[in-house]
Amino acid sequence: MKEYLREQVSASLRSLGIDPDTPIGFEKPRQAEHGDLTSNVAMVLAKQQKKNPRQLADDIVSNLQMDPSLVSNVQVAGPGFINFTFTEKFYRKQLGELLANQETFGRSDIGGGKKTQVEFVSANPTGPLTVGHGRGAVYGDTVSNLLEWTGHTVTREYYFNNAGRQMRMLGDSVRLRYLHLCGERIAFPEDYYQGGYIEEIAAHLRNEFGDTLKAEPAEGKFKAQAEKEIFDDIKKTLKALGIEFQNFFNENSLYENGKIQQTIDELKKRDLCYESEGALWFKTTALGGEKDKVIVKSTGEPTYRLPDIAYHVDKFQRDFEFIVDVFGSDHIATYPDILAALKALGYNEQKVRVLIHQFVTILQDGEVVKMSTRKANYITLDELIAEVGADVVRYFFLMRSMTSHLNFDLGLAKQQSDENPVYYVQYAHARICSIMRKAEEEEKAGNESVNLELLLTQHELDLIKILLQFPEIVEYCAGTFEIHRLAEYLQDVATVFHKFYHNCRVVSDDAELTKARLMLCRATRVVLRNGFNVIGISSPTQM
RNA sequence: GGGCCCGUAGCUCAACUGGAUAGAGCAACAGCCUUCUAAGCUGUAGGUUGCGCGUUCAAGUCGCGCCGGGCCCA
Repeated sequence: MKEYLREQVSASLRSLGIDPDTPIGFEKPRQAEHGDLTSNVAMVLAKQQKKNPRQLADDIVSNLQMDPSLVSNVQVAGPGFINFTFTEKFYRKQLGELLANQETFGRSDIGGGKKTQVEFVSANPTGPLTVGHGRGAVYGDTVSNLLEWTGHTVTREYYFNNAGRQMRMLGDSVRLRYLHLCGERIAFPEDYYQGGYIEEIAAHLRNEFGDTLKAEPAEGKFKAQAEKEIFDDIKKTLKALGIEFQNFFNENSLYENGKIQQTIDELKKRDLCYESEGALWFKTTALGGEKDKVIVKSTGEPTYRLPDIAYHVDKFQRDFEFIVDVFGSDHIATYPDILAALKALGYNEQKVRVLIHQFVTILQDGEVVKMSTRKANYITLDELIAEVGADVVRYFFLMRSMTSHLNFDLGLAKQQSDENPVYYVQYAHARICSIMRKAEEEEKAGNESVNLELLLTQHELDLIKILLQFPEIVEYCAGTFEIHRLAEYLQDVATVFHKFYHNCRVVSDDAELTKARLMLCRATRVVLRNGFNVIGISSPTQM
C-alpha cells in the first residue's frame, strides 16, 4: 500500500515539476482521525520549493489520481500533513487473504534462506543461570524466532569455556568441599565458589567414589563432574523457557585444533601483532583504535579478545552469511576490537550484528541485589520461573526496549503476577477459543459463504485494521531487533479485541452476522497465536 | 580520568528514527456481570520529558554544557 501511494505522490510531484526522487515517507498517524497513513513530504519539500507547506500539500493533493476503490479520502491537515484513508473494501479484501493463509500469516522470505547464526547466553558453566542471564537468553531466542519467521535459516549457538581460571577455581572449590565431606578440616577460601550446589556436586562424587578421590587433582574428576552437572542444570533451565541450542561451542577446542595459533600467525603476517614486556599485543591503533590491547599476557594466558577473534573467524569459516551476537552491556567495549580484527583479516565484518542489552537490576525489598556467581548471592532463573511461570518471564523480559536498564522488583513481580500484562494478552486468546466453543455447541460455526461486508461497526473495522499490520510489525522487528514493539503490538491487538467483544455480540440469532464475526475472531486468533509463537509464550485455550 | 547506555505520571516502562493533543500497565478513585470468560470494559485523576543553552516550519527525540544512576576500560 505504501508502494502504491509512493508511486502516486511521486507522479504528482513530477507533474508539479518537482524532482520525484526525493524520499517520500509514510507513517501511521497516532490519532485515528488523521487517517490510515500520513506523509510529511510537503513539509520536507516546502523550504526547498520556497512554498508554504500547506499550499504545497494542496498542490500535491490536487494532482493526485487515486483509485477510489482503494483510497476513500485524502486530506491536508495541520501544518501540512497529507492524510490518506483507505476504503473498507480494501481492508476486507486483505482480511480474506489473512484467513486464507493462517499458518503463514506474518511469515516472509525476505531472508532468502540466509545461513544465520545467533550466539547468546554464552555463560560459563560455573553456576546456575541467574535472572540477569535471563534477559539475554529470552532476547536471543526471540531474535532467532524472528529471523526464522523472516526466512533465515538459523543456528542457535552457545559459546563457553571450560579451560580458564574460573573453571579451575570451580574444580578446586568442589575438591575442597569433597575433602571436607571426607572429614578433613580445610579452610575454604573466600574467593572460591560459595554456592550450595558446589557441596551437592561434592556429595555426589563422595557417594560414588567414597574417599578414593582424596589425591585427585582439582582439574580432574572434580572439574569434570562440576561442568557436567552445572551444564545439565543450565540446559534444563533453558528448556523450561522453551530455548534449545543447536550447538554448544567450546572455546577450548580453538586451542586444541590450533585456531588460536593460526589467528596469531595471521595477525602477525599483517603486522598487527607485536611482543612487548613479555606480552603479545594486538595493534588496534593501526585499525583506528585508541590503544593497543594485550591478547596474550606475560603469563602465557590469552585475554578473552584472542579467542573471541578466533571464534568469529571460525564462524566465517563455517559459512555463516549473517552472524548475530547477543551480549550484555559488559561486552560493549570489546566488540569493536573483534570487528576491527575480522576486517583486517579479510572478512566482511558487516555480516556481524552485535546486539547489546542492558542489565537487569534486581531489587528485593527495595534494595539492589548485587549479583555474583562466585559469592552465590543471586536469584536463579529457575527460582523466578518456578515463582511466576515461563510465559511471564519471557514476556517481562521482552516487553521493554533492550537499551533501557530494567528494574526488576522480585516482590512486586510475585505479587503482581496475576496482574501481569501477559495475562491480558493471553486472555484475549482464551476468550476467542471460548467463543468458538460456544458457536460449535450451538452449531453456528459454519465457515462457508461468509459475507465479510457485514462487518460494519467501528470496532470491527478497527480490529481488521490492526490485525493486518502484523506482517509489517514482524518485518520491522526482525530488521531492528526491537522486539518490545511486537509485545506492544500484541497488547494493542488484545485491547481492540476486548473492546470489540464488549460491543459486538458474536454468537447471536443472526446466522450470517455470526459467521462473519466468527471469521473476525478466527483472524484475531491467528495473529495472536502467530505472535505468541514468535515471542515464545503459550496460547491458552482457556484461563 | 576516558568510552558506551540511561534519566518521561506515585512505580515499571512506551513514543514507529524530528511531526499533529507525550501514551500503556500497575497503584488510586467512580461506574458496568439474568446474555459468547469481569484475568474484561467505561470514565476520573496523575507531566515544566533531570537542568540550561542551541539547531528549525516543528525537539522527549539532534548538538553542546552541567546534574544524577549503570556497565566497561586504565
